[in-house]
Amino acid sequence: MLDDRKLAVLRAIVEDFVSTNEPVGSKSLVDRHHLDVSPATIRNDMAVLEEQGYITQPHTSAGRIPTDKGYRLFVDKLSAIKPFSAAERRAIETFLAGAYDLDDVVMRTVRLLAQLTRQVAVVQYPSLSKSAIRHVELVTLSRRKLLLVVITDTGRVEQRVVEMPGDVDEDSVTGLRSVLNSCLCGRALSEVPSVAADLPRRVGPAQHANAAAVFSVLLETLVGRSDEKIVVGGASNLTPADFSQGLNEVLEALEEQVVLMRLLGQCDERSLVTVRIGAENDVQGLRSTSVVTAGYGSADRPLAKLGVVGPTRMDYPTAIGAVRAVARYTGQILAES
Amino acid sequence: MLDDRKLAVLRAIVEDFVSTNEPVGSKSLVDRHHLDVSPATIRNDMAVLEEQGYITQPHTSAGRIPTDKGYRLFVDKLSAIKPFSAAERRAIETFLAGAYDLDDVVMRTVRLLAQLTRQVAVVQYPSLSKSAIRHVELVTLSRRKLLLVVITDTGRVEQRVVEMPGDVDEDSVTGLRSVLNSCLCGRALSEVPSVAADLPRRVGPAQHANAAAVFSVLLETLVGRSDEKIVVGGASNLTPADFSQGLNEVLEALEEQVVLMRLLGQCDERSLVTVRIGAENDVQGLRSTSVVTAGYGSADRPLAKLGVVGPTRMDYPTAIGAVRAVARYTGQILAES
DNA sequence: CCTGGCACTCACTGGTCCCGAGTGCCAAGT
DNA sequence: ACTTGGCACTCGGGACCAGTGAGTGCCAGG
Repeated sequence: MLDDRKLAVLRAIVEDFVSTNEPVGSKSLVDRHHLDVSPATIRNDMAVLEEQGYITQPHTSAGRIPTDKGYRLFVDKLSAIKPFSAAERRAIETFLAGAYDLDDVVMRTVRLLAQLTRQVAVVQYPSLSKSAIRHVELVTLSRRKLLLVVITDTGRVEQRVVEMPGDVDEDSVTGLRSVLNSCLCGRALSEVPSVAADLPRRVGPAQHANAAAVFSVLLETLVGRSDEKIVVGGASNLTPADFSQGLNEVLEALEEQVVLMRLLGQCDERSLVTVRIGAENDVQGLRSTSVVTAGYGSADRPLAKLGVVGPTRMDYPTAIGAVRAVARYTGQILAES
Repeated sequence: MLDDRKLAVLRAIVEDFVSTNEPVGSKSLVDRHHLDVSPATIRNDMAVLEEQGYITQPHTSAGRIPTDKGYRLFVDKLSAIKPFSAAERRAIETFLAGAYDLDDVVMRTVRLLAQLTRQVAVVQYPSLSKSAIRHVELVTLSRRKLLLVVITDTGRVEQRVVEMPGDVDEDSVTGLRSVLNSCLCGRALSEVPSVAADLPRRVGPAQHANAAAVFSVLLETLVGRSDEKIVVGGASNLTPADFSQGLNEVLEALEEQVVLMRLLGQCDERSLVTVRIGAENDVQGLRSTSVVTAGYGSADRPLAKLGVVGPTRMDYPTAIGAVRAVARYTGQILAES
C-alpha cells in the first residue's frame, strides 16, 4: 500500500515536525530532505498518507502533522534507535556508579533520564514483590511499640511501627528477631505469605499474641501497598506549547502514584522498550502524551520499570535509546550491590 | 501617613485582586465593599497608595494591583489568619493520624497542604541534625560489605553500604554493633562526631580497620548531605496565568533540592509563620512567587520546616492558617511516635 | 476633606483587508 | 502509469482601524 517513497515522506514529516513543531508542507520537505522529486509528487503522496490516517492537517491550507498512527508506524518501522557514543555511555556509568544507596540510585536515574531526553522521567523503585528479604530488624521503641524494619536484597528498606498487644521485654524481642530472620532471610517476598503462616508455631505460646501482631504488620507492609513507590523528575521540561488542553492535566496525572502505576503496569516486561503513543495510553490526562518505558534489572531478574513521558511530538529515537541505556546501567548498578 | 480608610482600601484591593485576578478599579471597589464614600475619594486614596508604592497599575486607564510592598503591609497589618473550623481540624488530624511510617506522614502532609491551600506544598523531612539516634544496625551483605542502618527517634531511616577493608565474620559484626549501639543510642546527632572520636578505643585492635571504615561512613551519612530531603507536591496547582515569564522557571526551581533548602533556610524558626513575598525571595526563579513557611515539631524541639509556594497573588490568610495548622498537627504526630 | 463632573487615556474587541504558505486538481511530459 | 509544472483556491494570521468602555486625574464647588 505504501511504497518506499511514501514511507520516506512520512519519516521526513515526523522528523521535521518533531524538530520544528510546525506543520510541514511539501515544499520545505523537498528542500530539507534530499528527496529527488517535485513538491507536487510529495503532495500526492501526502494525500495518500492522509487518507490512510498517518498524517493530518490542522486546517486546510496548512502543512501536515503526524497522527498517533503515523508516529506508531514511524517508531515501529522507520526509526533506528539512536545509540550513545562511548563517551556518553561512560558518563552515564560513572554518574550512576557514584550513588551510595538505593534512594540515591533512583534519584540519579531520574535526573539522568530527564536530562538525557529533556522529558519527564519516571522511575519505579525495585518492586518489592520481586525482591528477597535480606534482613529483618526489630527495634524497641517503648514497652508496647516496636519498629519493624525489613531490608531487601535490592537495598530497599521498609519500616513500620508495630503496636504490641502486650508488653515486650528485650529477650522476647531478641527471640522474635531471630525467628524472623532464620525463617525469612533469603526468601523471595512472594514466598513470605506462605512462610509466615508457618511462623506462629515457632515461637513460645507466651509470645504468641505479640508475634502475631508483628507478622500481620509484616504482611501488610510487604504485600499491601507494595509497589507504590515511584519517583518523577524533570517536570520543568514540559513545555506549554505542546499541550493544547493545558499541561495541568498532565501534571496532575504525574502526581498520582496510582496513575503512574497503571502507566508502568502496561509496559511489557519482556520486550526491551515499550512505546505507547497518545491515545494508546488509556490513562485519562495522558492521552496527549507518549510514554517510553523499559524494565530494568538483570536479564534473569526484572526488578521494576522506568521511562519517560513527553508530548507525542517526541524525539523517539533519542528517547528510546536513552531509556534503554539507562535501564541497562541502572540494572547493572543494582545487581552489583 | 496612611489613615484608616486608605488601609481599608488597600485591604480591599488585595482581596479583590486575589479573588478575581484582575486589576481593580475605584468603582468596583465601592460596590463590592461597603465603603461609604464616592469612587472619586477612593481614587484620591489610590493615588496616594500608588505614590507610596503599595499598588501599581499595569497600564494607564486600568485598575490597580498590589505590589510586593502592598502585600507585605496586608500580611503584616491588615489580615487576620483564617482559623479552621472544628470539623476541618478533625479531618486534618485523622488524615495525618492514619499514617503508618515517617515516609507516609511526610507524604500525607504534602498532600494535605497542597489540597488545603491549592498551592504547591513543600515539606522537609525531620532534620537529621536535630534528631537523636534510636538504633544502629549492621547487616552483613557479603564478606567485605556491610549495610549500615541508622534509625532516628523521628522515625527516619538512613542506610549506606560500607566497603570493609578486611574480611569480617559474624562475631566481629555483633561486637561492632553492640559498641555502636551502646555508645550512640539516645545521642543527638549533633553529638555524634565527638562521641565517634571516642569509639575506636572501644574495639579490639583486630577490628580496628573495619571499625574505622564503619565510623567514617557513619559520619559521612549523618553529617554530610544530612538535611537534603525535601518533598514537593501539588505542582498541578500552578496556573500559567499567574506567571507571566512562564512557570517552567518555577517548576525548575522546585525540582532543585538545593534551591528548596535555601528557601526553607530563610524561614525563621522561632516565629510561627514566615511569609516571603515576591522579590523578597532571593532565590532566582521564585522572584514572582510568595512562600509561606513554618517550622514544625514540638515547641521545645523544632524538627524541620514546611510551607507552600504560590503566586504573590495568594490567599494569604488561608495559606498562613493552613501552614500553621498543618505544622502543628504534623509536629504532634511525630512527637507521639 | 469629600464629591460630582469632565476630559482624557488606552487596552480590548471586532471588522476588514491582504499576504502567503500550502493545497488539490489537471493536463502535459516521460 | 507515474511524475511534473501550472494554476486557482483556501484560510490562518498579521496589520490596520475605529468604536467602546472601564478607569483615571484634575478641578471647582460643597
